[in-house]
Amino acid sequence: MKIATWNINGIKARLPNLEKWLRDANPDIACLQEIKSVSENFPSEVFEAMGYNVAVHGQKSFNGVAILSKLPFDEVIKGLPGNEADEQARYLEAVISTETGAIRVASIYLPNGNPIDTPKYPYKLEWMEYLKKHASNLLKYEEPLVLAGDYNIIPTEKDVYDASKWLDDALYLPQSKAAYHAILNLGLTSAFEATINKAHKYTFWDYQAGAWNKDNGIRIDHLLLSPQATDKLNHCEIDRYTRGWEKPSDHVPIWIELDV
DNA sequence: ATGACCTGTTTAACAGGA
Repeated sequence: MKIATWNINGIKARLPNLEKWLRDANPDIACLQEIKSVSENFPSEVFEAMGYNVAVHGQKSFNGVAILSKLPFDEVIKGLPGNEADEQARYLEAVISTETGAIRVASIYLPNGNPIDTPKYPYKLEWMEYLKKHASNLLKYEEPLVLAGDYNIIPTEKDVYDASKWLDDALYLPQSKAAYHAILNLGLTSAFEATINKAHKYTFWDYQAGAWNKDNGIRIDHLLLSPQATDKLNHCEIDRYTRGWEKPSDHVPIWIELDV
């Protein structure tokens, strides 16, 4: 089973690229972030025609997450449990039955947190605290679990072209990295680190300043796996080529293959 | 090079992103 995550930066602007990539990559499950659309305007029928079931948690203008799945949803949860007061659409979770049992998948758009001297940074850290609590609860099920999405966290200095430029950034501050590693330390495994684990493999390149041409990227999109999912992990890959397409998202897909 | 973008929205400048 192939499970992918991609911050598409606007469903309306990205629909042709998304359709092309779905046909090329053919994931069983695709977690999407930054759809920037209300749920009612998400073009579910396009994906249904391609054989996907569609779950959407959108809002006007900003944020918004979705999950496409070839297998039907047993359950869909909109919003991060425990953080019901959050008005931003950043979390969607689904349970999907496979031939070998259920798998739980979340599409996560973690807050950016910049600028760090505004309420946006404490909002990010608070959101991560809620995610940690929820992840801790989910791990108790001892089932295959994939927490996939745009974490807006650069985990280490190897995951950025020039760490010195990011020292005061919400994506790379010690507190941000510590909050991310605290979630991992609950017992989750980063699929990238368990497989590719190389320096300077990026998932985002800014639209500005020729970042793509200079390979000035950062690795901020992650798939975190429970032990039961990690046991079935056999491959991880970044679809870097989509960044070179016309009208690209600033993020590219990253995906895993599980033996289920 | 100090420069350099993209998306959505009350369609004209903003807000927000990373």
